Amino acid sequence: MISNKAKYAFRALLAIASQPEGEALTSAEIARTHSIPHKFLEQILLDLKKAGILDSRRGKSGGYVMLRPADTISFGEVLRLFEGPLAPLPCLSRNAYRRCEDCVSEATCEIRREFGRAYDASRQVLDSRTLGDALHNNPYGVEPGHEVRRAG
Amino acid sequence: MISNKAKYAFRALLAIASQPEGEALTSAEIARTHSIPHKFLEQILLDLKKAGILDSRRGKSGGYVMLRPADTISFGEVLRLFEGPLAPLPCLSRNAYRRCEDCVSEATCEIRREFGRAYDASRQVLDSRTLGDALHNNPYGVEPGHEVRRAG
DNA sequence: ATAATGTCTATCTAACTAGTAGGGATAAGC
DNA sequence: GCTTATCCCTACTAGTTAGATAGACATTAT
Repeated sequence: MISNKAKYAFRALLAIASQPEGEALTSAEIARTHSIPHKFLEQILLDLKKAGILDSRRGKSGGYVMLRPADTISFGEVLRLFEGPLAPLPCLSRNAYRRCEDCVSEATCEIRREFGRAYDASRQVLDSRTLGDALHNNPYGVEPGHEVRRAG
Repeated sequence: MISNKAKYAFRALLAIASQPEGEALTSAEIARTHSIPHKFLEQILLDLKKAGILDSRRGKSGGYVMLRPADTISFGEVLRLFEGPLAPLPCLSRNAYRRCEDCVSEATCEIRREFGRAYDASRQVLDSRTLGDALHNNPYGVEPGHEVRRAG
């Protein structure tokens, strides 16, 4: 299960990305419409800002806007921000690689091999699907890079 | 990341399943060869016994043996035993289904839709691959039910 | 009887989750 | 230039979980 924090982050991002271009959304407004504890949400939005995903305006008529376009932000990126490494084993993580203490051989470790397959499958979705895909309900094609449907 | 408990369980199961038919393996032996805290491992093996996966013999020359064949035990089954539901959201779990408190519509929830895809992909591996597959290094074919290679 | 095993229950510590709290900084509007 | 609405930052807390550790009991081969 993903944390509430991560789930709130997705709810907030989808709300902000749905706004008309340039229109800011306040943390209070998001908290109210999505039943998220306000002060908790503020922390989350702050994290998203520090990560370069959101931008903010302070003061009256302030709020949050997207800093990067929604179709450049993958579910995996956001999830990693709040959950840390998504790999099921430390020896499968690219960014947080760590060998298991008692590991004899990574090349022959059955656990690593099978979980590697599961992780690959999951990553193929999470690292390719973006907030934009989710908002537009873009169809999901199995092959990354293969354009299933193209507008225009 | 999966818990140490789950990882230890897999190590132990693979070790026990690798034994010649009917030969028991003691918790002390497994703990020693895999650098697992002995008393911690005992709890894990007990859980596996209660789940009907292992059988045990007590007393001198006791130990653990497989109760069910290794090729009938999926990674998903073992993982669920120690980690609980694998679904990333409560509304995606079959066994532990729970609606999100603030859910407006599951059918249109973007978060549910995208995580559902990731979960499907991961489950397709975890619920189809067995301890036997792992031990024999069986090739992994994408389509379930399609026999990639068949002995005999 | 003894020793080696599995079985059961309780306890402990550190970290993490999910918040709550209380300000301080900034900007708009009167 | 005061007020108010917003974001920004840090600290704190209660409850849960992870990862063991400990000790006694039950069973069985020798």
